[in-house]
Formats: sequence, C-alpha cells, structure tokens
Amino acid sequence: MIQDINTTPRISRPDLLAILEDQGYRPTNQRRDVVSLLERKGEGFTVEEVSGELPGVGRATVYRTIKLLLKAGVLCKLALPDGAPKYIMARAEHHHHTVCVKCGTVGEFRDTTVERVLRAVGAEIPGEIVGHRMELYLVCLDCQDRPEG
Amino acid sequence: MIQDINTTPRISRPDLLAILEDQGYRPTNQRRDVVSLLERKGEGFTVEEVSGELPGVGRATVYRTIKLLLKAGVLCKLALPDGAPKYIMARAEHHHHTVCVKCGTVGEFRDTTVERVLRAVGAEIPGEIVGHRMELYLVCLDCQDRPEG
DNA sequence: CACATAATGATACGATGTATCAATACGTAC
DNA sequence: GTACGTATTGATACATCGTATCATTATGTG
Repeated sequence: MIQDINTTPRISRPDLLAILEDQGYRPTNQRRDVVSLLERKGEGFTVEEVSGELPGVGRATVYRTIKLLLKAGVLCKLALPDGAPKYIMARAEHHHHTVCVKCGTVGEFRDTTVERVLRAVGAEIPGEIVGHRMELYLVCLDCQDRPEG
Repeated sequence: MIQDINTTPRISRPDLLAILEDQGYRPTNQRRDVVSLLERKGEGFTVEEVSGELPGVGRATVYRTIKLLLKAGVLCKLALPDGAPKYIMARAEHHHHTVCVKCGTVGEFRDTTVERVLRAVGAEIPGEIVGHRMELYLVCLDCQDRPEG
C-alpha cells in the first residue's frame, strides 16, 4: 500500500539542462553550474544554500534558474511552516513529502489510498479541484536516537 | 462522510482577549483592537491586511498579537504556495483547508476518512508523526462564473 | 500613589524574492 | 570567423514578511 520511493533509483539522472534547452532557453555556463549542483543535491535545499555554494553565479540568476525548473516541473517547492521553502527533485510519480521537524530532512512517500480519498473528497466539494498538497511532519529516526537535539 | 463546517456556527464567539488573559497576558487597548477585528474577520486574512486596517496599532504589535494567538491555538496559519501566509480562526475539530487559486478565498472541510488514512500511512513510515498538513487547491464557484479573471 | 514589569512603537535589520537596466554571452546568418 | 539581434547576467534597488532592539508608555499590584 505504502511505497517508500526513497530507495528506488532516481529517474535515470534527468538532464536538467537539456530540459531547459527543449523549452527554448539557452544553456549558459551559469545554468550549467546551477543544475549540475542540483543534480548532486536533490535532498531538499534552499535557494540561498545553493547560491552560497556558487559564488561565481549571481544570486538573481540562481533564483531565476530555479524558477524555470519549477515551471518545467522538475523541481517541487515545499512551503514549510517556518523558514525558507525547500526544493527537491520531482519524480515521475505523484507523491507527498515528510519533513523532520528537528533536522529538516525531507522524505517522500506515495500511497494510492491517499490519492483515492482525495479524489473522493474533491468530488464532493464545490469548485474545480486543481491540485492538492499534503505533508507529514515527523521526528525522524536519527533525531529520535539523538534526543539532545 | 464529508462535513462542510463553513455553514456551522462558529464556536460560540470565542473571547480571544479572555484567552490571552488566561495565559497571563495583559488586556491592552491594542490587543483589544486586534482581536475584535479578527473576531469580525475569520475568513482568511494576512497580517499586513489586519495591520493596514488598524492604523492606530503598531505593525510589530499586530505581528506579536497574532503570534500569541497562534501559540494559544486559536488561529491557524496557512502557508500558501505563493504570497503571504493566511490566518483563519481555528475550530475545535481538526480540519483541512481549501484555497481558491484565483481569489484566495479559504474554505474548510473535515473528512474522517482522510484522518484514518493519514493515521494508517503514518504508522508505516519510520519516525514519530507529530502533525500533518493538507490543502486542496481549487477554482471556487464564484471564480468559475467570472472567468475573465 | 508608587513601583516593577509587561507592552508598545519606531527603527533597524534579516530573509526571501522580484524589477530594472546596462553590460555581456549566445545563437544564427552570412 | 564576423556581425548582428536577442537572451541572459549581475549589481543594485526595491518589495514583502517577519523579528530584534530599546527608549517610552501603560498596566497590575502593594
């Protein structure tokens, strides 16, 4: 029923730069730097974090590039209750996120029952459902072992 | 199964100022102004919106008061995908929110099936679940009627 | 009333993100 | 390869959301 897709291989190393080129954007050196860093991260990063690791790329350009990747659908934006939004690599399957409230580590899970229930709920609510968001907040096993936090 | 609690009466007009007093906070004129405005709103407001309608109360004080009400559990914070977070009056029952992606109007719904599924999902995920969030994005009936948007 | 302290508001600041715009890099046509 | 039109960049300024600071004011209590 529940499928933890953290252990499954990532979608055959998506070539983010190629995705941008397909949409008519130019493959600049700055975009190359940003996407190659993102391809190595993918765990849940903030924009400022990425920008800090790329001193050779302007802050505005990092924001612009991530915005393009968001629109292209290859990144997910996670609006956390507090602090900066985190971004993670999107996967082909629709899924949801878990966020450790202590260390901020982001996980993913997929559950077909959740989707079925949400569709059923949506059918009974006035208005056209265009999307949904679901996040589980938890204390991950690492943080449970290390309670001094 | 689904219970639209928008049409049910609000919890017997909660006296927000009394709630703050019970927690040891002083009932100042500024707090009186803020909570009396919130008691008349409740539909989904931003802090800046409230602050703008209370020129006699300092901006910092509005933020402080709303933070107190959040901690007291009488307000819910909704982190939307874009723009400023919205706040709404909390209700006794646990519930979820609908957000119109065109006009931003916030609604609520409660579905015991959703809760059951979430509990079941949580039981199979490593780590201790401490909370969850779920939002449905839709185009409300008013915005469907007025498609020029 | 007097006192201790909680609360306020002005201001500055930090964080997140966007607008502007001159300078630069890129793709294309030759 | 050069020239050209345009997309892109980066510096800067700005907008929004929210918090820290701190002198001043208001509140509750003895």
